[in-house]
Amino acid sequence: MAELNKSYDPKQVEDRIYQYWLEHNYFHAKVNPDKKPYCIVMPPPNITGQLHIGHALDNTLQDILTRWRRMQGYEALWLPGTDHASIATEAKIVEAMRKEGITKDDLGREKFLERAWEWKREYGGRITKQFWKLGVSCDWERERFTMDEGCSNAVKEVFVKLYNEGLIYRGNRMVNWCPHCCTSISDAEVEYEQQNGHFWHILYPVKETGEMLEIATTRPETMLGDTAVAINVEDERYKHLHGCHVILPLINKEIPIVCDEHADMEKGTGVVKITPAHDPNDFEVGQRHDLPIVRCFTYDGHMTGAEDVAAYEELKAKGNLSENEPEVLDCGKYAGLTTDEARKVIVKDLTDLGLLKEIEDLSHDVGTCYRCHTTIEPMVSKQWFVKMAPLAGPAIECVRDGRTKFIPKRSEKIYFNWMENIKDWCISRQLWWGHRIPAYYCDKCGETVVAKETPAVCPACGCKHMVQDEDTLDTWFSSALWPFSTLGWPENTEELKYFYPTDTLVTGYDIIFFWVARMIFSGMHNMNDVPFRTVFIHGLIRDAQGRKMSKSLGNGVDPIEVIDKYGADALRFFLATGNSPGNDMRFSEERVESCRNFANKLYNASRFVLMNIEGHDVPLELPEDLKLEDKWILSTLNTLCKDVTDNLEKFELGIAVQKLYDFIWDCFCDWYIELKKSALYSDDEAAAQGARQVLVYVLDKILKLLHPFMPFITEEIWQNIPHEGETIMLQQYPEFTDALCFDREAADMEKIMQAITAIRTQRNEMNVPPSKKAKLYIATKSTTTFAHGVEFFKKLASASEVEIGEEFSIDGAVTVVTADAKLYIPMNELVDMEAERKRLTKELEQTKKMLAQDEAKLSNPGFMGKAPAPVIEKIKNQAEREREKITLIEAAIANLK
RNA sequence: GGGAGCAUAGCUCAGCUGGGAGAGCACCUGCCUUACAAGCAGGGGGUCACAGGUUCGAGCCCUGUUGUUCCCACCA
Repeated sequence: MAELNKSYDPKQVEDRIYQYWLEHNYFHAKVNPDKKPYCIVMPPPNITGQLHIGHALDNTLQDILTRWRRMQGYEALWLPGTDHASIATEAKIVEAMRKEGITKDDLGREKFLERAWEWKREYGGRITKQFWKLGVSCDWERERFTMDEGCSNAVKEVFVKLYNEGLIYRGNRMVNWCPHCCTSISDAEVEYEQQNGHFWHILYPVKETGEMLEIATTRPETMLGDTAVAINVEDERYKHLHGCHVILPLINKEIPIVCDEHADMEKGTGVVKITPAHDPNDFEVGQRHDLPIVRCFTYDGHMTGAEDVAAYEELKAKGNLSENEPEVLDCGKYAGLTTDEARKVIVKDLTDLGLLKEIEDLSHDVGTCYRCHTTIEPMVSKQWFVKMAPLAGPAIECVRDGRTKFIPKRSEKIYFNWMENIKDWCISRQLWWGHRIPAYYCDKCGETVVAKETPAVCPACGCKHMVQDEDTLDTWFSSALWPFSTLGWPENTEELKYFYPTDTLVTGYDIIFFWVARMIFSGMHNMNDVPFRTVFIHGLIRDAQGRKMSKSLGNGVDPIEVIDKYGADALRFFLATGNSPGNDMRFSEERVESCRNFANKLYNASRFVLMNIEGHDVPLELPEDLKLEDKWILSTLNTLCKDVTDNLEKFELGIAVQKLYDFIWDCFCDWYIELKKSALYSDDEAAAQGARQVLVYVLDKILKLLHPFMPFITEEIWQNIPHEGETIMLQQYPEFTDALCFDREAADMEKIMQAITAIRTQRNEMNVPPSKKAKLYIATKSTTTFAHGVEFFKKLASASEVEIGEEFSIDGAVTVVTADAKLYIPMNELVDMEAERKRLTKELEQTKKMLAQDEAKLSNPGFMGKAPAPVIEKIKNQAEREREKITLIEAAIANLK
């Protein structure tokens, strides 16, 4: 490595190292009673997916936690897998088929599913291979798929269980219908978008009085399904209409006027049309008044016609109508039109009849399908539902009492808000790709059987005509079981006993409803315990302008390209840096670049160490004789170990990584290595060897501390320095130790460093090039301390020679004052006495000002009485140092001639 | 309508339980000092959105205001 390039090339390292890890099976975790378990289940990416920057963030965070815990000695299992993504995948396959001119119905269910599995084989592994590039240390031997045998079995088990417990039921309810995907979707899957629309004010004639009732609607095409109009019972304007009827225009149907609280006197005219089949509120009104439910839309977004009525009649004749089954309307001239077309024609017809009073512009939120963004039609439809109230209780409880914690805590509010207002979950989908609902109906007698296996005969009538439900389950039904189905449930496996509950779930706040909430109630109900102890929520990655990344904007960042350009370590480091829990962050190529520079810095520092230990046998222990600067770096490193671990414990990965960055760059590279050069190059072999040992020791610790964040470069370097073991991955994570606390020595060393900095600043301000050396006089009480620094002043502060004493009287010298020393640099030709006096006076004044502030505090009875002792102590010390500094500066000014 | 986040250097953001404001990038000055110019040594630059309050002490806690982003609910 030492002979290699001056800059680090991730391309020559990353894939090779990943293969090395894979070949040695280091990611595999097993049930191990000698170790404490640590488990993360990976949020399974969709099989249709490509790695995007959000996955990169999510999985980087998981990998950091997993690698860290593994190094801490936990049996760390990170369990990967993929999701079949029912609706998204089916949409992609249908789209691909459309290009070939084939529809689902042309193909039939079986052939379609063959295609889908083919798709899964082709693309299912693509995204996980992309994950490899990131360096993820998950246990690929345990990779799962939501539709594999085990997961499918778990799905059936839970469905049957919930059904038998009365927590799953089937019925006609108002659902969100996507006319494009031709399926129902759950409430969580509806996304609201602001759209410009209109308020159409329509006149409905009252049969009994002949007057016109004005009704406003945003969806005039639904009027064909109206089965009443509602007024508020208190409304004085309409008291005379109680018990009257209106004639529904266009189809001249008589419908009642009902009194219902839903009619708000304050809004519009106070009269509202009631369409129970196509509006959630109206459905409720219909239930209260026992109104007929009349469907006028087909499930693919057209107006119903004679055919649809015929289908309904056939069902009716068979006696297969269930509760709340909507009647079907023949929309006559409107039949077969799309709902959009029907709207236009209906508005025109109403205008022609003089029944359209007004059109008002309006901007409102419209529900759309989260997959295809088609406007959702609320429809009454026969679906399967999970009864949520009994499940929500324990799920709320376990977060309230802290069995599961959210990081940051505020994200709990999102969870509670949703859980506490939850409605029943519509789980059936009119799709083919997914887990088919394990419900069977008898063709003869209509008996329903819910079972894991297909019943051979109908238990009611004994016939052999049992037909399975055509529908599949919501994708999230299987993901909800992920934390235990992947560990072998419903079998009571050793893995399940050992790893469940899992420890940390890492995910974005955008899927708390979809997934986190459902895993929690599923875990509580089926396992009788939480699925994970901590939910670590992160934000979204936005583009450089702060916009959400999206396909339509084309502003997405491809992590593979970033890795290609800067390396996976740089990308990971970027994602971890400045990322605080729950907050969004912006993608910034400049910052990725600076992370790449950091990797390069580490590489070069390591190259320096390697060059200097070459040909020497360097033991891994620390030398007997530790110098002042050694104690300083070791003590600082020791504190770093504590800081990093503490912050990782708190999920403050951003802070942990910042501390590492600062230590490595500032303390180790810019100071320690520079400080050690003279020892390394000196004739004193003992000193040189000591330097090598401490350098290797500190570098080794740095690599281990950094490994969870930058796994590739740290492994590569570690393999090249003196080491024991096969991989850095499995080394002990560095810990704080009392043996390496050298507070006093560290403080002494900092006095020297402060003096060096002060000299450099002064020389810089005076434009003296480093090549121009000058003698340095150090006047200080801490003569012994400063005596340790002679070589450092020569090397780092351009001193030609150094003289240390309690006091000097020097003419024509630049004077630099720190809290601990007065530093004279005789450079007569450069010294402007007046400027020196001015500068020192200014510094004197500043110091006096600071002292005054401190003294004010110390003489403030409030402060002295109430401030904590360590704070008072700190201020006292500060004041003392300021007083000393003032004395020094005053002496220096007096010294000026 | 309910709730949440954010507002700190020119830009992007850190700042953990209140105890002299930080980083990266950008800018200015000087350095090819044999690990690194993807670098080194320095420097300038901030009424911590605004107004009150609590406190010995507020970027941090409380109240309100403004701006901004988001979530949920509703919208005949």
